[in-house]
Amino acid sequence: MSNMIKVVIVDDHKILTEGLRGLIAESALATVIGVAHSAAECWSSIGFWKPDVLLLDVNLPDRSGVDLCKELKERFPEIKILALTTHNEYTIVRQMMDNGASGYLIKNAMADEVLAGIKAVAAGEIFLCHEIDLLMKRPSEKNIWLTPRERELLKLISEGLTNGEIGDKIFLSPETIKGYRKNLLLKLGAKNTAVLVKMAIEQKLI
Amino acid sequence: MSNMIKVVIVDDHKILTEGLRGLIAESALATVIGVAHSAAECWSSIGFWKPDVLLLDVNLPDRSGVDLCKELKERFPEIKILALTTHNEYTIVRQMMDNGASGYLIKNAMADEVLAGIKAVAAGEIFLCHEIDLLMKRPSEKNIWLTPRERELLKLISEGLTNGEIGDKIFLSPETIKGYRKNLLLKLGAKNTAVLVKMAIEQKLI
DNA sequence: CAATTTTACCCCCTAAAGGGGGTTTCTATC
DNA sequence: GATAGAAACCCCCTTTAGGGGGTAAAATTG
Repeated sequence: MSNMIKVVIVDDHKILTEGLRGLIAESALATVIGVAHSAAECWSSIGFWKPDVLLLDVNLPDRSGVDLCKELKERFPEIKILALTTHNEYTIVRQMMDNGASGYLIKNAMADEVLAGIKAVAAGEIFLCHEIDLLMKRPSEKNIWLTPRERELLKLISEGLTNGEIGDKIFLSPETIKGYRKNLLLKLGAKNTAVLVKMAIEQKLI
Repeated sequence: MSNMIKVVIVDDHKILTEGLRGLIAESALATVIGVAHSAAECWSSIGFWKPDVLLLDVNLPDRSGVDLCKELKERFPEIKILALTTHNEYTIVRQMMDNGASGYLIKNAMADEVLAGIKAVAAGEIFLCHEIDLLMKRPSEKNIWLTPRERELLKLISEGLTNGEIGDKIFLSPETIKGYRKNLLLKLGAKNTAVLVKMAIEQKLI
């Protein structure tokens, strides 16, 4: 019993956390030593729990799981983070992995993938569930990656600011913003601002 | 045992369906007689299962739960549909209820709300979980409702078509499209097309 | 049947976006 | 030290969107 993997689940969907708890308990591979339904709850207990593996949802009510992942790894680098989300967007996966996650599962994955993931990351390996593994290996034209500046601009464009307003805000020439806008249209293959905003939201680029 | 409520779950998140199955089994109120992970799976077995209550996710991989709800109620009006989703958007809730759903739960609801919901809809009542109940009672300025034509236009605008292109497509004058566009901006309080598209997607208006 | 909403249409004019072509500088990376 | 990418800048010109003002026939709904 003492060599069981200690797991903490951080997800606001209570039904799902209960399902996971049962699923993990049945396996005799790991034991759920704690559950948090928000980032705040997670922070207040994580130091006490000291889990081996943390199952982390990307959509928390109070905080972005992407940011939380980064901060958790900075303070507790020994805890292995296994992302568990509904997103199958390249940008989200890449950001999570860049922020120190050890693995990535989508919520409609099979139960055995959850257990395989926990086992793998606890052993120090990188684990991606099947669907995400395929996604990350796809030709890069379809997996769009923007520079931080481009993401910033895309966010401001999505908020409806004009080139002039953006220029005033971040102290750049409107002509520069225009250049970025053109480049974003080209990079994402968008016809105009409407499509650009749609892609930005759907592909979780902002 | 024979008076237990027969429940079928339609949701592609396998972990969640397993969690729900356990939760319902423990209650002795209802029994899960079937689970489907897609709309197709649901259709192929629903006639055989004949459940009292159907827990239906809005995001299915192969079909919109909103449409599925409507079609299911047309063919099996005696089955009570309880929507179970992550969305807390007015438009989605209203569309589901208009399409014959008897209740609406959000996935981060408490376990007891799921059981209360099943019990209520099986008894022929309308059931909304607490958060959704509050949402539906909010002042109507915040709960935007578009006409079918406006939704159609909003969709085409989001796809990046210009007024001229939309006019050609649905055989209307570009000036008419312009009028709709202005009205949508006014109705949603959007500054320009970028914000309009953002709101359309975020509030699930399209 | 009166009231309201939806759908469809038109004018004028200005602001903003989009398509095309460029340049320079800095900073990684090889 | 060459190469590549990111970041910042500028010109021309055309198309599209947005702000202001309207009208009027259908369709719903009380």
